[in-house]
Amino acid sequence: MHFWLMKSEPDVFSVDHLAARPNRTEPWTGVRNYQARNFMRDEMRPGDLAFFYHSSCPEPGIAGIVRISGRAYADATQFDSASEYYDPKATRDHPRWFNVDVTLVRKTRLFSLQELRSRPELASMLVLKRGNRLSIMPVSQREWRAIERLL
DNA sequence: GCCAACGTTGGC
DNA sequence: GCCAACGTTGGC
Repeated sequence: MHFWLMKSEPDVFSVDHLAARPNRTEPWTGVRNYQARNFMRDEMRPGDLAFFYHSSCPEPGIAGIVRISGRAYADATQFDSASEYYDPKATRDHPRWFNVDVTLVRKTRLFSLQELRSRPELASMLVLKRGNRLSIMPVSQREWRAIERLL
């Protein structure tokens, strides 16, 4: 069992969008960074939990908890020439990008980036690292529990 | 809108 | 394989 943090711009896809989906489940498509892809493809397992993090918005921070509901599979948007995530170098035989499905466990209060920074016990979090641009990153069990206690 | 950070691309 | 140029992320 591993813990994660997954970023999404709420203008594009928010925790409320996820709450409105059938079965509160959605494929996490559009990741186009190899390190983030590798986390999904190689390390995420059904049952893992992740914080749903709102980024590039007035109040960045954790807005919900999701469960990884299936193993990674080829991201369909890479094959769709009409999609902004289209990748002409990807083929059905050799897909380049993968996604998992995520299911909303619950919305949380907004646990802001500012508050994350203010907690000494959370100082180790990757999301707080200067220059970090990963959209998917691991969270330690210790960090996870510390945040859950404060939600 | 700015800009630091850093991943990707492509010429060589 | 190097590395400069370029593009993107994301907080502010």
